[in-house]
Amino acid sequence: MKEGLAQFNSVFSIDCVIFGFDGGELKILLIERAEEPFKDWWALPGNLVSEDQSLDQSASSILTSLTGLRDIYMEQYYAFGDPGRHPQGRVVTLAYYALIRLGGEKELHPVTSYAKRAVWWSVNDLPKLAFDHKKIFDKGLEKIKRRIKHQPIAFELLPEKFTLTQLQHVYELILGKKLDKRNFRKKMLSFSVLRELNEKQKGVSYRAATLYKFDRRKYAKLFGKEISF
Amino acid sequence: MKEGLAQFNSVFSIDCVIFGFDGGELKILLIERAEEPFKDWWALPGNLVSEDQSLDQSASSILTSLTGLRDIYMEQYYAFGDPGRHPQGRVVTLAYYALIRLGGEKELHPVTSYAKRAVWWSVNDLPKLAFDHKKIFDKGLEKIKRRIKHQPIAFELLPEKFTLTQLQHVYELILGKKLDKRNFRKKMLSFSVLRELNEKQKGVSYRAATLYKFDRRKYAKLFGKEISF
DNA sequence: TTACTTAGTGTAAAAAATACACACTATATT
DNA sequence: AATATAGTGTGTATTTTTTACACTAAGTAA
Repeated sequence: MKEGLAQFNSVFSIDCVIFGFDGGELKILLIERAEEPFKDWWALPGNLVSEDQSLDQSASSILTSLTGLRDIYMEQYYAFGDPGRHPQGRVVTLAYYALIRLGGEKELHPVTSYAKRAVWWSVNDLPKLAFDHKKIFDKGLEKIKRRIKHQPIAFELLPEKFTLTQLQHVYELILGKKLDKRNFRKKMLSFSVLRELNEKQKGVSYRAATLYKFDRRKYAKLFGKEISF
Repeated sequence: MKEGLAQFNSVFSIDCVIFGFDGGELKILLIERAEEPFKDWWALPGNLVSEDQSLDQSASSILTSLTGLRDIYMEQYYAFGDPGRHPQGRVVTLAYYALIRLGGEKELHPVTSYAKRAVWWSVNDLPKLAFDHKKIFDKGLEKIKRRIKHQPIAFELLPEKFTLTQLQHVYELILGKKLDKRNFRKKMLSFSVLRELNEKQKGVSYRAATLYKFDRRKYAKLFGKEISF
């Protein structure tokens, strides 16, 4: 990318806002750049798109190379292409967001050559970001705020089995406001996309809550009808 | 574009789904291709993105070159980049939709070299489209269906002054279903984004309806609060 | 056994969405 | 002048959805 920007008609990349939730805060995964431009700055993980990969594949492989995870929920949401957004020439970038469940204490593998390391940062306490990545992040957060109201994406941030209180926390974090417990449960259960398990939370020092699973099959049946979480 | 695809890292274009409304049907503007590939096929108007233009500017200039219109409502909505979507190599395209008011009997100027002519087609009766343009169109229609429910984009398809019935028609066309007249009016007026004019429709052979204007100022004040049309 | 912490539950009031029909008015036709 | 025609403009009752609100039950820790 560095050597020959000028010869390309256009340079096209993908950047990812990878959201993670560990039960406490909403986080995103940033890499520390090993190369100019913006050496030593924090940036969204990204890459140029190779000839033979689809856009979605390309985004997935960025994610896999950093986290080792596969089959992650990702969605493209906006293309950024102001001339001047990249100091070395015209680079159009397509932004994706991804949602993953943290807490598995996964090792991060920044195997990409341009990154020194990858670290989870709380979205409420981000460092200064390279390029226009702050703008890209802001738009991404805005998009998932909108999305979570109509699509069941909160589940992607939680483990397979979760409690209703955990689910509510995710909504509260993303929407940025408190919700009423009773009303939240009533509404959530009314969609019939949750399956109650015969199982309780473990390892808590208080009354254990019932675990639930998101039922993709039931959800698929609903699809088409617009849902408002 | 034809000569040297292979030498580019990636080729990046913009395609536009230009929606128009003439009081009757919802239409889109298609061009008949003058060149291979897909010579003589109908296609969405599009172009490669030049080095120094922003993406939005680039989309605007496609629209201006065809219609002569400026300051049109446009919005990017999705990037299509499957390897294989273009027979001559990897071309990533960013899709925009635009909404314009027809009826001014504007001449169409297909000044782009690759188009023989440009013609408005009813969305219910489209010809076979080149490349993956059918897919691009489908997604565009889906997007404005979603959008019209939450953002005041219907106005973009109507003249400055319009009747409530005309406005209702636009909603019915895009949403693909009949709406109740009294409920529609009640709801629409409740948003207080319309200004009633001291003016009546002209040239109709029946009772003339009151004309309204969309009040962008009032709308701007509402913004932030989510609206549901 | 007691203190502590979170789980889990129902109801009433307010707001929003829906279903529904007829008289009025401007024009065109005879 | 009378009449036909076509769309305008309006209100209410019912149902559904949303909101506001507080206490008891269950399990753990000391």
